[in-house]
Formats: sequence, structure tokens, C-alpha cells
Amino acid sequence: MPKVGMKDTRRQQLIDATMESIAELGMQNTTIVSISKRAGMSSGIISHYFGGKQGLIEAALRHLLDQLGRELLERMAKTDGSPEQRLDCIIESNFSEFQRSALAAKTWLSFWSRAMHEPGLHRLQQINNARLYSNLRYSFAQVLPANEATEAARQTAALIDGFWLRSALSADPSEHFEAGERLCKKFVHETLAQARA
Amino acid sequence: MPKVGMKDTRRQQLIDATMESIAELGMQNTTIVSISKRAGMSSGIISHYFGGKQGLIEAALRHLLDQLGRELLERMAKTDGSPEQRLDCIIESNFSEFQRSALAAKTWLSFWSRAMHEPGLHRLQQINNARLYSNLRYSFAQVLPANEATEAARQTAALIDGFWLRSALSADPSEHFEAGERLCKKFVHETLAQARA
DNA sequence: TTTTATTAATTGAACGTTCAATTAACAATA
DNA sequence: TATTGTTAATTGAACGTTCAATTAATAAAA
Repeated sequence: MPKVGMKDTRRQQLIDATMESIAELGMQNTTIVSISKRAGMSSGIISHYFGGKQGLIEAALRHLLDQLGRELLERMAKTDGSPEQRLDCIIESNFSEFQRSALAAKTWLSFWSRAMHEPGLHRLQQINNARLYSNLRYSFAQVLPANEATEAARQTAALIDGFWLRSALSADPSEHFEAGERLCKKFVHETLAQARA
Repeated sequence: MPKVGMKDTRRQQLIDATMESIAELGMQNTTIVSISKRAGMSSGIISHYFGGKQGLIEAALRHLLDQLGRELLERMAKTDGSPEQRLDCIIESNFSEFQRSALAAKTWLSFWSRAMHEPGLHRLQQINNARLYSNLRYSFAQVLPANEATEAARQTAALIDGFWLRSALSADPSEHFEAGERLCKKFVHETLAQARA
């Protein structure tokens, strides 16, 4: 059965299976059996590749964060540097196709909840929060005075997370995501427009 | 040891202990033992009063929701009926002293996460969401045209949930809560001011 | 005495981890 | 080319732990 050089493939398959299991069953009911079954492997392989269940959970969150980061870089590269466009980019990458899938959203919310009581996850979570905030603040600060930029960035960050949360909990996440993205942009544009007036 | 008429007292003590345990240990690590120990009782009492752990969890969420609802009614009674003041009331009750405690916030987020996969909790969650949204929409609609009121209500609801979420996850929840309340009100007031202009 | 309230002990299922055994691919040897 | 030795990949049963639920026993109140 074994082929050499399967390490990266297997790790990715297990991470995918982890997110599927969390999205379907919730973190509460996700076990190493529910994960390994979905990946078509045995339960022991998880400890072999990730040192244990906890290691796999953290690797899965790291994967989500990486994907979000890469998404943002890609979109940023395609625009000129105007604050308006950069802010749109940030919003879009947070609501992008990848995020839009109910699978990722549910997984993310499960991580959020557990992050409150598990330092490893909490650290990753805080890094992500800080990155979103500082990206927003940087662009606002090119148009608004310092303290107003701070407030606008906080509001926008909360708006994004809030729409996300409500979408993940709603019966029809994708519809909610679309409305959320639109209304986040609306807020940003009106905030900028008011500054110019 | 047993006294008659202890039912309501014991039930409330167990609900309080449940929220303490969830806030301290997380839902993951909250067991009937961790709850009953905090309440100074034996583990069997939970099944006796709530039919089991799940029944207690749902009762605790119901208690949080009731408290939020009562908080809102109280504040509403103290104001005139202007849309501006009513909106402030809604925001204040969502950020009130009770909510501000890290204990409630963490408990709430744990519930949110589990609500995705447990129909009983999900139902309670949706009722709460709908109530917040319709309260907001009603007040906005007295000043704004229908579709703008809808959008403003959605944005405000997302803002509240977003600040909440970020506060619960932050190192210093109470400071975040304060800033959140202020920035939610700022959004509402500027939205109303723009409509009048 | 009967009922209500409560406890302490017990049970059985479910879970994560570990590890000896197995398999397949590869490399060296003849 | 065929044989053999080596290693990476993978399995799944066994183990110890933890948990929710149940049970039987106990104590106070009516």
C-alpha cells in the first residue's frame, strides 16, 4: 500500500477531512475516527502525521488562515493602490468563494469558540484579527485623520466578523454572505465619502 | 438534608454553575461533574432536575435569552418613543453590564458554536436573531425608507454581533465592550443624521 | 409511614493514544 | 535480471481514561 513521498498529500487529505467533519458534525462530535474515516485511512495515521488530534486541529486552522492570507495578497496585486480599492480587496477576500462555502464558515466558528480556552488556537486567532485590523486601518489612515481611521477600522472589522457569524448561523449562508459583502462595502464607501465632503 | 421547595433554587444554582464552568473551562471541558462540583452538589442531581446534561445546557441558554429580553424591556420603558432613543436602548441592552461580563460572553459564544449542530439550541438562537433584527428595523423604518431601513438594521445587527465576538475573544473583554457600544451608537447616529440631510 | 430530595457508587459506551505487525516501494547486490 | 535487505507508510486491535446516565441507599419532611 505505501508509496513514498505521501506525507504532504496525506496531511492535506487529513486537513480536508477535518474541516468536512467539523462542518458536518461540529467540533463536539468530531473524533479521530470521524476524520480518518472521511479520509479513507486508519485512525492511527493522525497521531503519526500530526502527533495527535490537537495537532491536526491546529494544522487545519493554520491552513484556513494561510488561505485567507494568500487570497488577500492575490487580490491586492491586481489593483492600483487607492485606499478605496484596497479596502474593497480586504472585504472581498474575507467573503471570497472559499470563505463563502458553508464548510469553511462552520469550521471557522468552531475554531473561534474553542480558541477561547485553547492557547494554541487563541494565538492564531489573535494574529488573524490583528492583521485584518491593521490592513483596514492603514488604508483608512490615508484618507481620514488618525483617530477616525482607528474607529472606521474597528467598525469595519466588526462588520465583517458580524456578517460572517450571522451567515454561518443562518439557514442559507451563501445568500447571507453576498448581502454581507455588499453592506460592508457600502459602509466603507459612505465612510470615505463623508470624509471628503 | 433535603428541604421541600428547593426545586427553583437548585435549578438556578445549577444554571449559574453551568455558565461559570463553560466560561472557565469551555464547553468542550464542561462535564456534569465540573458543573455539579461548582454548585456544591452531586452529579446525579442534574439528571433529576433537567433530565440530563443537554437539558441543562438548553435551560442555561434560555436563561441568557430571557435576561437579554427583560433588560431590553426595562430600558425601553424608561425612554420616550423616539427612534433614536429606542435604537440606543437596543444597543445598550446588548452591551449591558450583564452581557459585559466575560462569563456571559464566553458562554454565549460557546452556545453559538454548538447551535450550528444542535437543533434545540439553533431554534433559540434564531429567535433571538430575529428579535434583534426586527427591533432595529422597526425603529429605522420610522426615519428611513423601507429598503434603507432594512440595510441599516442588518448592518447594525452585524456590528453588534461583530463587536461582541471580538470582545469575547479579546484579552480584555470589558474594554472592548465599551468601545463596541460607543461605535455601534456612532454608526446608528450617523446613519440617521445622513437621512435627515 | 410515605413522599420528596439528594447522594454516592456503579455501569457501559465512547474516546484518544500507542504500538507491534504488515505492506509496498526502493536500493543494493549478485 | 532476479534476489535480498531496508525503510517509509499504514493499519487496527488493545489499553487506559473520561463521561453521562442509572441505580440503590439515605435522610429529612409531611
